[in-house]
Amino acid sequence: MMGIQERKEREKERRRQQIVVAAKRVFSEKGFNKATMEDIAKEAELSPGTLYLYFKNKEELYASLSLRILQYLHIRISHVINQQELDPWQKLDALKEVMFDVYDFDPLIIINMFHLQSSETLKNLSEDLIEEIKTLSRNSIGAIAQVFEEGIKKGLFIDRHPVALSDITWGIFAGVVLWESSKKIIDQDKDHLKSTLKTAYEIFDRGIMLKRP
Amino acid sequence: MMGIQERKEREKERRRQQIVVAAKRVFSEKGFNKATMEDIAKEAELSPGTLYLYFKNKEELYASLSLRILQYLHIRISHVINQQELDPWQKLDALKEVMFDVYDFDPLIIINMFHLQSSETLKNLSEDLIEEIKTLSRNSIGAIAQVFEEGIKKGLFIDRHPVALSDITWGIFAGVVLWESSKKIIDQDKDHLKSTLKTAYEIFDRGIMLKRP
Amino acid sequence: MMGIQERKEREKERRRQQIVVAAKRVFSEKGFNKATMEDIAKEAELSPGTLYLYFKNKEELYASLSLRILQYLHIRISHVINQQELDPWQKLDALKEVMFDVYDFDPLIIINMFHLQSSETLKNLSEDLIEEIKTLSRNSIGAIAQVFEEGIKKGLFIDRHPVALSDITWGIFAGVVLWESSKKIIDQDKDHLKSTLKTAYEIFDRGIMLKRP
Amino acid sequence: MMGIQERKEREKERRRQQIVVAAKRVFSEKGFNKATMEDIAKEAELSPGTLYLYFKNKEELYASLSLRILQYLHIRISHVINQQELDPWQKLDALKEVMFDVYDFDPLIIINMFHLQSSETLKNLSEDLIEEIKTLSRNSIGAIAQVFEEGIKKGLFIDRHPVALSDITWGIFAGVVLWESSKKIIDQDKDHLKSTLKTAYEIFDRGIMLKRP
DNA sequence: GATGAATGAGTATTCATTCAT
DNA sequence: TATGAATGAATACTCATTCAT
Repeated sequence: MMGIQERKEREKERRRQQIVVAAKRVFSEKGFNKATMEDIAKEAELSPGTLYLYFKNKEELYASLSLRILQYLHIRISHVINQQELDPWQKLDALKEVMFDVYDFDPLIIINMFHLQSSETLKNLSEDLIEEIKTLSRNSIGAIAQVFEEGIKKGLFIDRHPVALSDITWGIFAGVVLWESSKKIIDQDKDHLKSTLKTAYEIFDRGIMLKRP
Repeated sequence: MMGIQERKEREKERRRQQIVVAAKRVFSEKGFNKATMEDIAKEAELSPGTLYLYFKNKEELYASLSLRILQYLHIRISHVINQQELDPWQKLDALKEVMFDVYDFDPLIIINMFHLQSSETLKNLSEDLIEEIKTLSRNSIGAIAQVFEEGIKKGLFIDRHPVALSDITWGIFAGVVLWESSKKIIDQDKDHLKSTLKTAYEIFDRGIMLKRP
Repeated sequence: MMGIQERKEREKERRRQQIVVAAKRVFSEKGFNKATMEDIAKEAELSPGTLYLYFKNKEELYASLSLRILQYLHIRISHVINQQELDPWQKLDALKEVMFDVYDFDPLIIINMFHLQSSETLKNLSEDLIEEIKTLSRNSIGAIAQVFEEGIKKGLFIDRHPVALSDITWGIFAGVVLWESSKKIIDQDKDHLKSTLKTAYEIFDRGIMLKRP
Repeated sequence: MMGIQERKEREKERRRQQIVVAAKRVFSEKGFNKATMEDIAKEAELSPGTLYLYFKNKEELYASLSLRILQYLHIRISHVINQQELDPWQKLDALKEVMFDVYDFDPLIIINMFHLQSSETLKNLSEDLIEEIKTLSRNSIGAIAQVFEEGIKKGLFIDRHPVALSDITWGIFAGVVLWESSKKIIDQDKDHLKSTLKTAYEIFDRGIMLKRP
């Protein structure tokens, strides 16, 4: 049975999600600066004041979008890591699949991560939020690194620093995603993100397979 | 001898550069939104009104930074392409060198390119400027593609679509740069951008060297 | 024995006092504008909504502080007036003592009285409250005037209008209190309010003692 | 002949005055909190933004009203002090006259001085402004004290501390003014400020005339 | 061309007040 | 009665842009 306390807690969380969903829609349509708190409130069918009951300010609302996707990413990555039956190559494939899924779940991920860079942004976030974002980032990149570590230990990958490989995995993803969407707007090309990324990762795989530099 | 017309033209161009240089400094320090036109005017030792004699608006001034770097990139890439004495592998190495140089010349390049994505931004630019940016982008990516085309034709690279390889080259660059600067803030790590990129490109090279998919 | 009605009444009054005490603390610390109803609710360990069960609005809550002090002042002054055994000079001394006590009881008294002046404030008060404040003010000043009337009748004071003397008594008090607190901030001097006021009243006494204008 | 620099300076000063005059009107009608910057801008027939070219913020605009009146007060008091031909009693009379004039010039004087007390207010003022207000206050009260000093030295006034007497002079003024205007609103009485003050000062004079306490 | 004073539209945020529970 | 989440009107302040000089 659900206590009254618990029901309230749930209601509150639902409201938060309602705001986050609306914020995501508005931010992704208009970008951080053109999006107004009123836009978001309207989209969430709430009043502007209510947003401030759940988020300290606009920056923190925006940052919480990153937090949400990072949490999802972390869960998914952890799941892959913990599948004992997979060998490093299979895990690598699974990780790439995760990145596609995460991208499908929220194509803004790269943009959000990028927005977080701004030191002006960081100034307006609460210590707790910054800490959580840092931790999630570190853990995710650490988890990817584990896969490479295992691959190197088992003699399947050449002996490069696992963290560097982890960074490159992410970097290729981020770069290609950004580059593709950039071209989408400038050239009005059709989306061939997935095939480009697939090619990129194939090449990457072949490169790390070789034992000697 | 220089006509009076020409001298005026030159004077005008000098003034434009003066503004662009100031803008770059201010934008790179404060970011697009926190930077004010007055900040830039002060940095350029001009009055705010004067900026509008040279640039339609703030967005266009910002976009012109991208234009400038794209022009530089294009010149450098063309130079590599036209060196008949280099084989595709050497050209590929030269291209990577170019990208480092461009990054050194203006580390904001990725951020600028990224800012251009925003459709809100594009709305505020003049047709001409958009067209020029598109053309430069297309030509640069096309030039890089030429190298891959040549490499494939000569049987040195595996037979993938040259444009795809070109995109990947750029994507790796953009992605790693962004990821590195992102981590710089989140983890306070020291900059190991260059070595990470070097590793990424080594792996990429090895991958495209192989004939078999 | 206490009826259920009466007990309720008492409970209600206790709650009112609880709010008034909290309000006094918060208003005196932050001033009328910076103090929020939520601050006061927290201080009173009640919810914001509850405040509105006891007070029409923020202005009325604030005004009720004045009312409270005016009630106290009136009781104290009446007590002095009714002491038949005191002569006018003794009553005058007793009145000054009362004013010190009232100031000790609530140093904000002058500021509260002053805030009431604002016609914007008056607009937000209920008719009843305004009436009560007016009556108490009139009665207090009237009571003080009685002392002067008696003194004049008995030939102890020069024959000035008792109400004027009453006003001056109050005015000296208010003025010196305000001036002292004003200087406290501007000059960071230590508080010598009491001695200044004592001197002022000595001079005042000597002045009204003289028969000849 | 007037330089272009000087003309600009004058124009600027005129604009400041235009704003100050409008601000005084609006503040005195609505009080500090109900008055909006837009109200003031409208009254000054300027745009809201323009106010901020001349005053840092609302508080500073309000405080500058006090500054203006303090400057006027200081000039007037200094003038009295420097009239060598007047004896202390005449100077005292002249000082009281000055206070009436100052009150006529700007009846908000007491309220402004009072508003300055708030430490919240002080936080928002620039160092320079605070310093100037402090200096003017100190000098004015000091100048009044000189009169008493002279009176005491010449054996005309009883030997009390001149600063205390100075404070009382001001305190009586402030108190009676406040009390009168307070009554004006509450009792709708007709204005007898001047006669009350005259009586108060007569009594005061008689008190300080006596040699022995 | 250059200036810089003036503009005024635009917005994040606050907080007194309400009302469903 | 008491609650406290939700409201939404209200407003100080900013800054890109203009235009008279």
